[in-house]
Amino acid sequence: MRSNLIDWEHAIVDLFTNAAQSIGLPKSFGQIYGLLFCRNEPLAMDEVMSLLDISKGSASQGLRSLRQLGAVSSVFAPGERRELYIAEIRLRKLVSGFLREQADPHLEKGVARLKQIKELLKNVNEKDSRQRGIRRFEILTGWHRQLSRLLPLVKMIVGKSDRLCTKNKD
Amino acid sequence: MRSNLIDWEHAIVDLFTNAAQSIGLPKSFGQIYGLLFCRNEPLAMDEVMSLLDISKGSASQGLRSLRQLGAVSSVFAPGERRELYIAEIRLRKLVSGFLREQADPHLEKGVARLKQIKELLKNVNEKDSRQRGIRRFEILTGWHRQLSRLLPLVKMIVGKSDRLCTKNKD
DNA sequence: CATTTTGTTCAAAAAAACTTGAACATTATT
DNA sequence: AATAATGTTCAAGTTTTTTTGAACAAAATG
Repeated sequence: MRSNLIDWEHAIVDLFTNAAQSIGLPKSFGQIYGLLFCRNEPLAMDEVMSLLDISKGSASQGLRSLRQLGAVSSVFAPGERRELYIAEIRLRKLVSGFLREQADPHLEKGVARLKQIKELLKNVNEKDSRQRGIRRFEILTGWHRQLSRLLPLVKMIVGKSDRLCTKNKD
Repeated sequence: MRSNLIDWEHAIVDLFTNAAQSIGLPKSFGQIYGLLFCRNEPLAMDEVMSLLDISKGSASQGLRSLRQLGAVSSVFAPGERRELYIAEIRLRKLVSGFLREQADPHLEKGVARLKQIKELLKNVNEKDSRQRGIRRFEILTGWHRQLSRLLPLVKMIVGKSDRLCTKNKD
């Protein structure tokens, strides 16, 4: 497999490829983010395609989703028609974007599911089953509350020392 | 699809099926945990199999992994040759087990990867590339430190009010 | 010790997720 | 307006992951 990247860049792209997969994102997302992370200059989509040897479709969808996640943003360049992309390197932004797009929706859906379970329990006449169901419902409700509180806290904690580590103005 | 479960149990199994998939675990793990979560009495493997209509292989591997994660434990019952399983319902245990098995190993691997990148950077002579690489290495190191601090904190935070929500002795 | 019960393993089948590339849309350039 | 440059979409192909079930091991029972 011929590579268009320097050794250390390749190692970093690899690192992000793995990281992406371990948090449930496609491999190509990690590659793209990793490449942009390595570079000082913004890259256009076709540069991403050829540097990583990935298809147009992957590059397009990857860049879009990464932008959606707040992991990548596009920048303007005078006299340049193509969109140019750079990686977001503030960990806080990455984490909060990820949580916003991946975790928050699940908590939302959780509310609906709990409501549905509550409804189903109304139609249960058998005493034992009913009591058991209500108990489970209470547990799930408690978990939901705890997790709802946890997420904002995580966002804050990661943010706290962010500027010390990345030396970026905000 | 005929079901062996009551409506509300089915809804809860569904909920865990989704939850499992959203954290990158197989669907069957969610089903199994969900079923045990619903029941007061411990269940044997063949009961899990027939109640959920899943194969022997899935049941066996699912129960093993769930035990590994600390999400399920086996209990003794007098005059019973089979192993019987129950669900762990303390959120703290679930979260910390998950982090221990899934997140911690990645942080470990991260150390190795960073070391490798550092090595690669030693062989870079071109000044610009070298400087750029070093900068990226520093950022990654910072992230790694922050994430390493975050995980134990999450475990603590979730644990704090656990007993209030589940009313379980510890 | 043969038999039954219980549980594991793993190769092959099935399902799910990801990637590709050609067709299409859109906007700039000549 | 025709052509070229840029980007999106999505059906089909590829890869990866999960599930299945039959063969195998281990331990209890008669």
